[in-house]
Amino acid sequence: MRCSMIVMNYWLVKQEPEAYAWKDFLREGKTAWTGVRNYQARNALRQMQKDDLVLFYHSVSEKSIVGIAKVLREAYPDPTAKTGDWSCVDLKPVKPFSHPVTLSQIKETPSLASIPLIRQSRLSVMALTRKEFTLILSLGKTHLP
DNA sequence: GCCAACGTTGGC
DNA sequence: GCCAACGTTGGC
Repeated sequence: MRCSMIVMNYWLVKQEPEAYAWKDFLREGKTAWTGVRNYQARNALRQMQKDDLVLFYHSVSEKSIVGIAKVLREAYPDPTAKTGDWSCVDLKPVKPFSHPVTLSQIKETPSLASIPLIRQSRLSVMALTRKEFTLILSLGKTHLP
């Protein structure tokens, strides 16, 4: 028998809940992840593949990972960019965390202490390894549907 | 091409 | 509200 190995990538995106919160995302059912104006973040957006899983982090006021999303549409030109070469993707909510995972929890977890969220606090789109992703899900007592 | 000045982000 | 970290801009 032949098995087709599906290579899945894992990501984390950040947003200030005052600007666009998980509940707005749920209400809309999907969103275009526009407005990224940092090359490293843009390059991460461009590497996303359909159905990749994406953690949704609320920065500033909440500092917690609140939900799981997935890539609905791969990178295309960001319609909100008037100049420059910028991309966006479409994301769709998968499910909320039953227990949001806080930044301090992540910092306290040795194998998560070096993820870009900690190391590079200003980066707004970043890759995670499968192990990191799975560990965060378990910290949030959350399972994939 | 260097670097000072400046703006932005985000944790504290 | 402060400030560290970091990216960008522009003068030289």
